[in-house]
Amino acid sequence: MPELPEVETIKRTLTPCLREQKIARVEVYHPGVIAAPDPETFSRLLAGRIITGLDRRGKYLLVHLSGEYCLVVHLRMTGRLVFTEGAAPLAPHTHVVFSLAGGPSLRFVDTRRFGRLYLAAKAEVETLPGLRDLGPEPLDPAFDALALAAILAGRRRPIKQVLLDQRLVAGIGNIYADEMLFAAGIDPRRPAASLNHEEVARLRGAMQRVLEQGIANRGTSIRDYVDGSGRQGSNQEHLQVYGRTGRPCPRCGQPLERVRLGGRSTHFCPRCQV
DNA sequence: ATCGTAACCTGTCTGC
DNA sequence: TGCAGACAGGTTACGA
Repeated sequence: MPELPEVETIKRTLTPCLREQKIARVEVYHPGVIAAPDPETFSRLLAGRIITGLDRRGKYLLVHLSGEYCLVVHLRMTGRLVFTEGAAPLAPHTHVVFSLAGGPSLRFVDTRRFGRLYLAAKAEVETLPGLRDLGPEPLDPAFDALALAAILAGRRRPIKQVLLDQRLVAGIGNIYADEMLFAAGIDPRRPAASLNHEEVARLRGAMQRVLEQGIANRGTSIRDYVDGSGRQGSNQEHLQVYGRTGRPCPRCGQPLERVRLGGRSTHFCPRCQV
């Protein structure tokens, strides 16, 4: 679930809690969530390191560590990364606990266990499977209409599927893809290359507005998402189309529709989105 | 390059 | 009430 705005919110809420903190020890309760290296090496290499800062790349969270190491986290659907003061009991589905010097801990909780943690040397982070081929950041000032046009050029796949392809643009998931296409008034099924200049410019603006609104609202909490302090976001109260099949379009009143596109539920207004 | 599908998991909701 | 089946915000691998 966590898309760009959620991961960005987690980064912002965790940063003041984790910066300059020392990892005392690491307990792995479910080895399957550690992608690399093997869980024993993972714990051993982390112990004693200082957290120097956090970054986000697409839906990946990067925890920078002393000694030129980096903890890379992808939360996939139901993963949570929560800072906990003191010795609160472990929530169900807690798979990894990073105990910090002085008592608090960072906990990785994931019902479906799709999330993955990597420990890598800083230099090798860019070569990790998902990160290696990651597309540009949509909130980067360099991501202008021209950059988007270059990505869409020649692609016959539906525009929504292009937005969801992490190799083409980083960080967009199913919720925000539907919302930005509604904001831009573009039918999600349109071939990407069929958008004219004006539509590309509109879409680029909608992408940035929708993502920035998601961040301003501290993420969308439909089911599992909470930020680094365990708090829900409020962007679910501002969704225009996602999960609102059959309800009136907020712009024209026409009932919103749902179709399946590339295996994903897709919500849109059949009148406003052309 | 692009497509659909299955796989990875558990929880929740719907309909019978 | 019980149970089967569908569905869920993500990614990867596979065959066509």
